[in-house]
Amino acid sequence: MEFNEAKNKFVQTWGALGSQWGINKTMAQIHALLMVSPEPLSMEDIMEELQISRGNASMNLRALMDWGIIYKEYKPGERKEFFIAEKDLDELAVKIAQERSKREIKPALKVLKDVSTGVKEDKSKEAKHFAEQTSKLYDFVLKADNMIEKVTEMKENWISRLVMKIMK
Amino acid sequence: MEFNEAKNKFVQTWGALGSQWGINKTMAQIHALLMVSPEPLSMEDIMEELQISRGNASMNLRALMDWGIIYKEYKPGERKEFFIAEKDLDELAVKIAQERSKREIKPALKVLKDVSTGVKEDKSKEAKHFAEQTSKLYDFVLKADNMIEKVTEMKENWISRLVMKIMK
DNA sequence: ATTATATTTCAAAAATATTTGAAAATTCAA
DNA sequence: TTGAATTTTCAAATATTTTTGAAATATAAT
Repeated sequence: MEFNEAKNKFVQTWGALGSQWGINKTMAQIHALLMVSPEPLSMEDIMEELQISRGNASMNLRALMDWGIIYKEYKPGERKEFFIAEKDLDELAVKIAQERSKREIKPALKVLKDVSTGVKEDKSKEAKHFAEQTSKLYDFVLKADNMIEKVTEMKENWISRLVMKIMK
Repeated sequence: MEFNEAKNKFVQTWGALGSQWGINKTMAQIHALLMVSPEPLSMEDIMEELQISRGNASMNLRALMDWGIIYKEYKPGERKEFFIAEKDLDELAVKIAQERSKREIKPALKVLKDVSTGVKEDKSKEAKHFAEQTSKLYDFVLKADNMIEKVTEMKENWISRLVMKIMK
């Protein structure tokens, strides 16, 4: 396998994987490209390599920065901005987990709490079962979210290191 | 809040959440509906409640069954098929984790392995960095996948229960 | 202050994904 | 078997998401 072939395969695959996870293809591809690039890349470089428009590149670079998983860099003497990826994978995982928790899990928790406690006066079988199920779901999602938080604190936490070892 | 309002809110929210996670809206809505329904529902019931077509219902019910998170049930004397959701939330989490691992993580691992070890003869800085990064990524994703596996085995495993407790 | 360079914005176009509905296939009671 | 009830399939229609590209905005060197 030639280097460029391998790089391409990696970038494409990462893009496809991203879209399965609700992240758009270009965003995942840009991230993949920056992950394997030893040098910071300019917007031009990225447009060129991925064959995408300026607007597309601009918007997705911003989105990646909002997620906190890529950074801007300035080169002395250069007018352009350059970008690099967070390359510490633990740090990357933490940021992604935090971002998804904030965007997706927290709002879901709010709704679950509202609906599980919000129905008054209705004593029907349906209403009772509904309250029961949604409240269980609330507890469960809350527990899962807490667990993510705990795992993301792992690095500083000796007991979690132990846990990791046990889990192999 | 009235019961039907609450139910509707829940089903809608679950649908929206689903699409953020790469699961289509109807599929997530059907699942939500079955989760909170005390009785098995027929395809007609579901079409009625969610205002969707027969084809849509049929396809998404099948997809949910493929995920192993809903089941068919037959009522004596009834010709129709009825559906119920897996209501044990631990079991649900296990199935979802297994399914995503199978569909998304395993194929990604394969590509990572291929590309991280597949580039021969190229001694350029780029090629070396690429091999390094993708190989780190392979180890990382593999570890994450193993951890998911471990967590899904928790129920029978006393030490993991302890871990859960420690994690609060 | 002017101009050249770089980035962002956003409406329209293109690409993807989902949904519909009617025809085909299946199932089972008579 | 036959045929009514039910489910599945899939091409076409709709809806949603992503991408483009050109104009607007920002930045910085002269």
